[in-house]
Amino acid sequence: MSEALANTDRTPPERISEAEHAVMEVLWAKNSASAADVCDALCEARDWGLATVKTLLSRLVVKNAIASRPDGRRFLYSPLIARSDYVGDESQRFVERLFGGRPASLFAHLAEAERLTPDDVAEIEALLKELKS
Amino acid sequence: MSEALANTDRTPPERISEAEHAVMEVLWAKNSASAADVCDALCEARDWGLATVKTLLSRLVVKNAIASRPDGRRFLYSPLIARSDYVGDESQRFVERLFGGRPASLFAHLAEAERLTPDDVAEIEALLKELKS
DNA sequence: AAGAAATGTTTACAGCCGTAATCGTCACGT
DNA sequence: ACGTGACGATTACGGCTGTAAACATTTCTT
Repeated sequence: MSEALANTDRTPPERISEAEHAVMEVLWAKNSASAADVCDALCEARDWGLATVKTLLSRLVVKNAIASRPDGRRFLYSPLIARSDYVGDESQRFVERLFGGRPASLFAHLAEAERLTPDDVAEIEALLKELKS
Repeated sequence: MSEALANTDRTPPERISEAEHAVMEVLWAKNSASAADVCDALCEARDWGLATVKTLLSRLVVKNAIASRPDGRRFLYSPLIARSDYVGDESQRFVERLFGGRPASLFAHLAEAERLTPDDVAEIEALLKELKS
């Protein structure tokens, strides 16, 4: 699902900042939302004004990360890039930068720093088992 | 090892940028280096001039991430923060931001995106086994 | 001794980021 | 019909980043 028709005009996807990412999460969750909706979801927690949300939304539009379509007097915004793509790219960069591109090193670090709960360990074990099937 | 005497003056450690991080990696590797040394290690690959390295070094000094001590006519720079601390903090932030703080989710993603080589899998398995002993 | 080379320090400057305020417009209530 | 409010668009502005150039000083070289 969700291939064809996407990605015309493809300028290399510009980087999404931290604050912008918070907005993206809301859009990914709701699939489509107005500025006010996004503000409802974030303004309290991040201590933002509606104006800030609007700025971030327009920047995301310029960056071609979301689309805006008119709905009556306001606009509805929806993601143009899939969350899994975004997360994948970021993970890639992250592992690249800090662990020489070796996921195992990341794992080693987490283990050593005791950031893995027994639940995490169990879950990862399960994933590994599944991978080998 | 390496407690006491460190961390006087503790202003909350300012954030290190991407370019600065590259410099840190060199210092972590060499433990102590001059601007020219750092440039030797990076300027070609990143297409930087020596001036750029100097700027980054002074910013790192200001940020209290490295110390500079005179050595004849030049200065030698050395890390004030441990790589493992840095990596730990960054990992924390990253997993927090993109995976709701659940490392297992990160693995799930890497696995699903087929970013885990068989070697990675083997290595992680070995680490897991060790963890459980 | 004088010019060249090496070094740290200061200044620069455009672009991105966080965080808005202001402006122009259009719909809605009264 | 008019004021009020909701909305998007435009403008703002200081801080951080990437990427240096210019400057001052000291030391080698010839």
